[in-house]
Amino acid sequence: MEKLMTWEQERLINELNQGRELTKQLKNHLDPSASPESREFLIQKILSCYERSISMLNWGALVGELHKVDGTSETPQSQLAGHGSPMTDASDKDFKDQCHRDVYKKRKTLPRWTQQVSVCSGTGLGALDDGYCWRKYGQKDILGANFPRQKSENKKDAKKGPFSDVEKMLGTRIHLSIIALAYRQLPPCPLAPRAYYRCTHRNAQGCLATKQVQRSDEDSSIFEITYRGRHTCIQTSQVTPSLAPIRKDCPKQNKYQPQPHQEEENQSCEFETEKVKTAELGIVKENFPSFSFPSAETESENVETNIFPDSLKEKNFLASDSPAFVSPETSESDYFSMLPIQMENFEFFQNLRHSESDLAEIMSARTSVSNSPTIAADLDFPLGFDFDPNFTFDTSEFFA
DNA sequence: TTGATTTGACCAAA
DNA sequence: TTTGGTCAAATCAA
Repeated sequence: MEKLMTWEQERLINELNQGRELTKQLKNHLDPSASPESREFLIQKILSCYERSISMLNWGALVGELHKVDGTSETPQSQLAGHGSPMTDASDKDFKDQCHRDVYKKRKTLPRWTQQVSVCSGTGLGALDDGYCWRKYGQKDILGANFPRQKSENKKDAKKGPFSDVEKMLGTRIHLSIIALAYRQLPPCPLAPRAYYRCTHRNAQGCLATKQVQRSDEDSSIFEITYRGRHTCIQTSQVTPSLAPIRKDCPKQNKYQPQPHQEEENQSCEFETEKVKTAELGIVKENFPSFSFPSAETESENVETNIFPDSLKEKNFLASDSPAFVSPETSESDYFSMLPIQMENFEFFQNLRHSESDLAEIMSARTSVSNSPTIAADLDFPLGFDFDPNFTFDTSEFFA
């Protein structure tokens, strides 16, 4: 307990010191010759420092309240985690109830901001990843949403999902671009639960950051990510996405981290809604690198050759207006935007019939190393189509 | 075996 | 009473 509090205090002091240093830098940049961009950047950094500090203090205040309730010196984190308390079952239950109430109240005061991400835009699914380790703790159908969640026949089926069978049929994992493309081409299907995530380090470090991911009512291809609370935890490697390796301590973490500045921008929008409709076609090339599925077959190699078969080109399947398809020479991640599937024409998608968990399955398969709610890794988002068992995929030439 | 996800149930706020 | 948010047992997966 003592150690944890000290650790938190050290972090708080560090944040405040950093804020002081940044303020000094800002002072130097008040010179008219300094660029406004640098001033803006410093201001953002300073604000972030103080916001993180406040967030830490919020947690500290919660800790204090828990101590009042409990009257022990037990580590609040472990108490919240539900173990380590020497109390009796009855008092333990009371304590947990109190904790629940306190946490609930405290979280309501946490900063909150929303980001919208278009899945069919060039940002790819990586745009939904913020580089933190998240753990899904719940999912809820939201009343009034355009896309209520469909109940599966049973739990087993819901977990397994038809895409598991599809994948078996294919003998490989299906490309995510199919999904992105289908989103653009088909009307929304009734399916869009809200998924709840909390920081993986909540118990260990008391990080109260949470986020919700929900499909937008206005545009089925847009996902609204609502963040609540700032991360007070230490993520082991906050590095540039394009350079970041897969984090060993976070096995399902995306292999990249967000650009620090980018993250600061997102997190500085407290108590307000940030509408970030991600870029459309023209920015595909620029943004796709953020979309990565660090699966074994994709990490190790750089795909330098055009993996599109001529047959697809000839059939004009690689429509220029489809963000899912970009020139393979653009970047490594373009590999993921390729569609390793032969099909006669675009009507393929019209024939697709599937259930709600298809996307989740395929996505989770593709994002097996990602712990962030990249659309479907965790959400049973709908596509509005099912797979026609009659169509055939020929992926051998791509995944030989 | 361990960690993550799913999902029914519970709680608090509206 | 309804609804959103969270918990936790059951289950899955590596």
